[in-house]
Amino acid sequence: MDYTTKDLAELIFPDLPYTIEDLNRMFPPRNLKEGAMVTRFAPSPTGFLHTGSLFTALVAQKAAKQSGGVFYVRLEDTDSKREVVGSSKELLEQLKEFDVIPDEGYLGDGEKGQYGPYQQSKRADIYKAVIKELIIKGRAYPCFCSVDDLNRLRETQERNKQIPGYYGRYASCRSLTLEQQIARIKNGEPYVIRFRSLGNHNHKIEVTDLVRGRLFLAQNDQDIVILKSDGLPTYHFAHLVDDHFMHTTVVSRGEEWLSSLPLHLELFETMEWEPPHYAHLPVIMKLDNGNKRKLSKRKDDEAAISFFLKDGYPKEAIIEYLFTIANSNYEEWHAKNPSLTFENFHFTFEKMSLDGALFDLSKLQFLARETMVKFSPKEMKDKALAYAKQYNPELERVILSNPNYFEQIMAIEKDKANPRKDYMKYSELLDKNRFFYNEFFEEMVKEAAPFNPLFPKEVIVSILQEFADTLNFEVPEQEWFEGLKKLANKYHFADNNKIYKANRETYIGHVGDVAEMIRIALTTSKQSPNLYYILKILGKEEVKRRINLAIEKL
RNA sequence: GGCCUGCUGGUGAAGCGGUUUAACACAUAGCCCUCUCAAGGCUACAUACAAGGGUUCGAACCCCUUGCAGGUCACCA
Repeated sequence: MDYTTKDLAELIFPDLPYTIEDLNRMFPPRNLKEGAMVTRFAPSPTGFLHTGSLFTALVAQKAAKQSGGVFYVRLEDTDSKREVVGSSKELLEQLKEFDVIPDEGYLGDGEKGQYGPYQQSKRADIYKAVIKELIIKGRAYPCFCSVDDLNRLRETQERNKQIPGYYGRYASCRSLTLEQQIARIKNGEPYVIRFRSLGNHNHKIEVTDLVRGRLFLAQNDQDIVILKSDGLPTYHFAHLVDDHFMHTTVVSRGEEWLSSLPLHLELFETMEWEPPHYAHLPVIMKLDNGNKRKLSKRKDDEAAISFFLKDGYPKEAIIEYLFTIANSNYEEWHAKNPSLTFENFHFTFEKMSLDGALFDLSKLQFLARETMVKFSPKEMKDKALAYAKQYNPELERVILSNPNYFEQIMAIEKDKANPRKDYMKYSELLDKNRFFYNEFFEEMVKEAAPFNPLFPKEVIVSILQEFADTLNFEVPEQEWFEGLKKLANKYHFADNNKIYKANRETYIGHVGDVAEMIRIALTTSKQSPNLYYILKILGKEEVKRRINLAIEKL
């Protein structure tokens, strides 16, 4: 009997709900203006949101937004073995924390858009419709080789120093006759569908990558699996079908995909579909024992973006940092336009660096300080509260106990030309300000006060006593400080360190030493923010109480 | 190992054949300022263009070789 490829195709896919023509009608071209980019973020739900993934998502969204295009999310959940339940939803939630909100696609709970479904596991019939066409064209065929067969093949090839893989004369199933194929399928033998490549590994093709420019790569000649035995497609094939029907114009993805680009191009060519533009992004690296390597999910805490969130870094700083890696001119631009954000910046793929940047924590920390200093006291309180609700119940309780008081603490020196930059993460907020709260202060004050042993106790007591008695901070800071100097003078402390150093016989210290005594009495520590502000926030009564407490202890 | 990509100071990087004695930012160190700590200002980081060959009047920029690093070679994405 004479079989045709059509018979084969019908045998494998007897009842498909639609044909390619149907699909083309179902997913018409998008109506977008010239130059608008359609980009996507296509994660697989295998765990948490990787720092590198956030980076690519941010870039894809930015490219779409600034061009007036569409950014969508597609779930690449074709590997049921590696899937981590619940992670896809979590992924979208974390994305949202960074303002990466898709215009369409998979949303974590449901989806929106005209080009769905946006979960690959729900698109099986779409892939099959395309594969059916490929089989009819003779460009796809069933392969009955077992995993063991393939392993043996690879071992042989490696032993003989041949390029490993299923291609050319090693692709045994590609030369099976239609009769044989049909008979074995009818016989119930398990199989996968492979693409029949017409490429030649010795021929080079020229490709253009948006970030890397012109490249010459070897043609693909591998008959890769396009449909796995579980009926789901492999990445390569899903990429072809989805990015075609979803009308993606720019595929941005990690550079690990560069080497499969010739394959993807051959796939598009075979279907006579116009391929998208490609942008292969550098991967974020880490220095490990002097060697650069990819941030690893298993080894590196910072590979999970949630690590930074938990630690309390503001998301604005993380985005900021990722953008400095994405486009090196971003930092300079931002320095010139401090009031603008990355949303106003014009990003280009061409300006991306080609090799993966080392993740630089101290740079992130620097940016985090810069970011947090710009928050108003109210923003600081709101953001800290949002953080605390999720990660730090103690901080939450403290803020909620008196939100206004917390804002006052956050306002310290905010009105100055050079405001303090002492916070880089929300998690520091409590520890640096515990002394403001009596519940903690009562505990802290039980420790020995670190007064300078150089000064006699009686002197310290007298100074503190007089300070409390003449307490007046209802005047401008400068005036208040002048008063402090007078007090210092009275007890033979110089106006400043310089005078003291020049006249060690006349003075026993300088005003800084006096300030330290007060600071210790008020905060139990030698270091604290500006004293004047502390006095104001604590209030007269509390200041007096704390000073008396200190005197008693002395 | 084959193939691909890359290699400017500790980190991120400007640079695109001659105004470069190689920007800028982070980090580090010192000084100044200062009520402490931060912040800020100034200075420094002694040979940073992977190495060696070319091409050229002239090279970080072009070519070749070597080295190193990363990626990739799955019914994973």
